[in-house]
Amino acid sequence: MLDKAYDPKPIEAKWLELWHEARLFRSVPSGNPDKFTIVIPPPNVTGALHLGHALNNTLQDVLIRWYRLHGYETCWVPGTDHGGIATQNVMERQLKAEGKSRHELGREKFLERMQSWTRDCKKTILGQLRRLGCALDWDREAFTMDEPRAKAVFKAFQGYWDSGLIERTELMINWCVRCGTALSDDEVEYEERKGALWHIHYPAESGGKGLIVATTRPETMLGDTGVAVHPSDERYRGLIGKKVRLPLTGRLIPVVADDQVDPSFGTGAVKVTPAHDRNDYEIGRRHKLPSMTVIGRDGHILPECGVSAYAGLHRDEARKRIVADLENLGFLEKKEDYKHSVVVCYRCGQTIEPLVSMQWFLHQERLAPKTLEAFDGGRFRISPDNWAKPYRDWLSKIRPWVISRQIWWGHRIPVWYCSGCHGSDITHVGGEPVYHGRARKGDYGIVVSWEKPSRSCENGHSASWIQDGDVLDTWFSSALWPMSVFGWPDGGEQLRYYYPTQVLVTGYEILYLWVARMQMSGIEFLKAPPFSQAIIHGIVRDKSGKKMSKSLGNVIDPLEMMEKYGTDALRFALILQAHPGRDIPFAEDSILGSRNFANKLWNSTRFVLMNLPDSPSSGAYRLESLSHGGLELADRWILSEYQKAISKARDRMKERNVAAAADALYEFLWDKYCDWYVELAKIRLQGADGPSKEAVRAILIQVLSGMLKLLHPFMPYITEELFSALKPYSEDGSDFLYRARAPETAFDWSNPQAELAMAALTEMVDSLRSLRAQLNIAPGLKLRVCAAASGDGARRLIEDHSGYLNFLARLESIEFWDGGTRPPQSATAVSSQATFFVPLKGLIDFAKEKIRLEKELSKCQSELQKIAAKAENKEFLARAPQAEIETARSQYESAKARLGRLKDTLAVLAQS
RNA sequence: GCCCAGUUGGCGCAGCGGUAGCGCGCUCCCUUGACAUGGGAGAGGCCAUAGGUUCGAAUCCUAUACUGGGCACCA
Repeated sequence: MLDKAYDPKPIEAKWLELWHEARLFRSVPSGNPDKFTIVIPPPNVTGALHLGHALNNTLQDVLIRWYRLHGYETCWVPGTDHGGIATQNVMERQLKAEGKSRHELGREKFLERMQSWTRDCKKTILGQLRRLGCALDWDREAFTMDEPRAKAVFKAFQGYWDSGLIERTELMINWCVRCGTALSDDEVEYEERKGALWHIHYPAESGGKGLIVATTRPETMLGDTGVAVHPSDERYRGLIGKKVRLPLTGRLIPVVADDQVDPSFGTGAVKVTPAHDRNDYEIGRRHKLPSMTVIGRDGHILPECGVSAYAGLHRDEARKRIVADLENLGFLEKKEDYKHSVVVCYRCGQTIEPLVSMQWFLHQERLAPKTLEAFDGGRFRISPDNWAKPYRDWLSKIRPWVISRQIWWGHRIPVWYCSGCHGSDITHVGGEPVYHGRARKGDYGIVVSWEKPSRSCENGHSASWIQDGDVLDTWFSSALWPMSVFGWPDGGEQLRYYYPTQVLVTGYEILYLWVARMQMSGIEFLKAPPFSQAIIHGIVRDKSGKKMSKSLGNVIDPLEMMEKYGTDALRFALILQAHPGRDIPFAEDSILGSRNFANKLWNSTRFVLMNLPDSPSSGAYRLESLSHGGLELADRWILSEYQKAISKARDRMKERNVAAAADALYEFLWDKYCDWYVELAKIRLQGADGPSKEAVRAILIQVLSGMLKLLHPFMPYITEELFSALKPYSEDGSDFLYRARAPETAFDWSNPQAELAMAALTEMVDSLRSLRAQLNIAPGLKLRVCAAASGDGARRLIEDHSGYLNFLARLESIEFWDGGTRPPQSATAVSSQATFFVPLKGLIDFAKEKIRLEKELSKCQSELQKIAAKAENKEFLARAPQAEIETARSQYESAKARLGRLKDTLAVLAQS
């Protein structure tokens, strides 16, 4: 027998072990044409999983298990991502705590430490995924930096190189001075910050007035190579083409006219620093201004800046000094407060330094059109579709992607330079040769190779190859994930069977960074989008909508929640709130609700088991063996509701509304099955053995086990446990629910009449219960009541189901009151189809009863008013659809009848 | 600045053309042979504002105001 309350811990541990032993989630290419494959968004190996991961993976698990239940060959591929900068940052923080730096350690030692960290971290993450119940095919575990994935990266790089889509060249990029690397446009964020606008006087060459520029970054003036004004700006017309003198350095720089300048902003004159600002870079190009780099990669002023006093200063320090010097020398006209957005690194939050830099670029602007075409052609969809437009826009104005990173943790760029050919472009940094030049397909002395080339170069230099020192952006390997996990670039059965996959589940924050990149890679190399649908979910936030972060102290640890409330409760709580297109404000309370639901499931199964014979006769409880004729109202009603709930859940799942699907099951189980059917079943279960008792048992078992199957994707552990207890009585002998068949709905149980009849009866019960509560009638006291039905149908309904009413409303008996005077000294429960008189001689406070009825009367009146406004409206009757009119009419009639009876009752009460 | 969401009882959210729903919280009653992680009964909302379409609007349209997000710009 089951315990009184559900205790998740031992049960989760048990099934975890059994699933694992059975290698339950293993998938092999089969003949099944219905495939459902998902590749996991590989978590970065930066630490433990957070609540966002719990949501992401629960959603995937629900889908996988759901499709498996419905007969699909499912495959869910687990894995982790090396995580590039993010992971390297974690390690650097560790080293810093030990008082070391990666440079002291050296590349090789550093990478060894990274490897060992990665091993531990993978173990943690995969263990957490397992604990979460994820039906991942553990035999397929992949890592973005393991050998097969490295091969894929090489192959992709080579492919792009051969098509001329990859080159090493000098362009403006985002440079993070903290992380010491270039970043793509998608790896930076904008942040509103309070700053200042400094107005600086640039005198004319002749020593005349010149002009005043406004800037937020005075320190970059050392690299100014021009000043731009709007061509039609009257104030500066005379200066265009002339030169002004740059304060502090004394350099002469030209004034140019450019449309990009907004004459109404600041002073209408812009200093142009092509090397340190994206716009200035464009202006500089248009006017052939030289580019002068004055801030180095470490964020310090370079000696080449022209003023030795500033050389070596950090950019922030330099700003202070320069502003002070300008002020002292009288060049600073004014400083105003100014709020503007600054570009920051998405990994460390430091202000980005735009730099012109020699980097590797992938010309994804040439890949995007085909991807866009696939999207517009419907070969790939995004759900919910409000992300479709931003996705399109991103693809439409895509720029070259900087793929090189100046870090150590990642796939080393597989390009080799011949030091014989390129000696002049090679310097030694920290004892290692580093290439500084450009590179593209067809250049001599440059090859793409998996290993160090053994042959000599075109010019006959032998064995003098050096490898590029940079590594690839972590997203470069992530972009290949749906291909590489199935063995690409080797073709093979796996790739043929599983590629393309069906869905990808991820958060919107990596839609461009990752989803779009995968689409581009898949279409480029395998001519097919890697998945036909991306399901985008929201971010898990705290209850007030704030992002969870360690610094805010509002983080909820999934593991802790699983310990405290059980894994199923956590999963269900997340799912119930994962409404498509919305973020999830999450509070611990919500897990409590789901924990309670798990307990409800547990106890309803416990109840059913308590009412079954000890030794089941096999197959005795098949639903199919029940005929409509042998069932009573409650049976026909619950089967009808059951069928409705199933089809609703299935529809919602098709729409990818997992929350609504879960809600439909929750509502059915609790509000229909437990609250009404189980209660009514007690009548027969407490009675004598016989066919009727067997029928109610069959329905209790079958409906419950069907629910356990359908809930299994959401709450895998508890359902597995309960199903196994119920299995001896069930027709489905599957060893695990993962292998079970979905509940059949071949037989049509839909029964609107039963639903109507039950609705009438429950309304009667409600009215009686309400009366009892309000008159403080002791719960244990059984009442003898008189009933006046509104018609023959209603009377028959009450007669036939007096057992239901007696049991649910705690009645001793029901007698019919056929006209004549009212039963004396009685309270009255009025519902649409009946009035119940509850004679309680001496027990009723008539004043109280009058108040109660008056209140009900006024409620009923306002209800009637609303319906009457509709049902009596000529326009409505003339134009509304017939079915609508029918409904309104019957609603009107029943409200009117009820009102009439309430009035009669009050009138009688007034006399007594 | 452009675009997209959101604005529904104390809190968090569903509903998205036909008498306002759920969970939590709150009030009262109940340890009745599944479950107090429970049962029963209640209180609480003119569905942001203003117009419009419609027989009928929380639901569709158009503005406005907040809130959040995406994109661009901010010298």
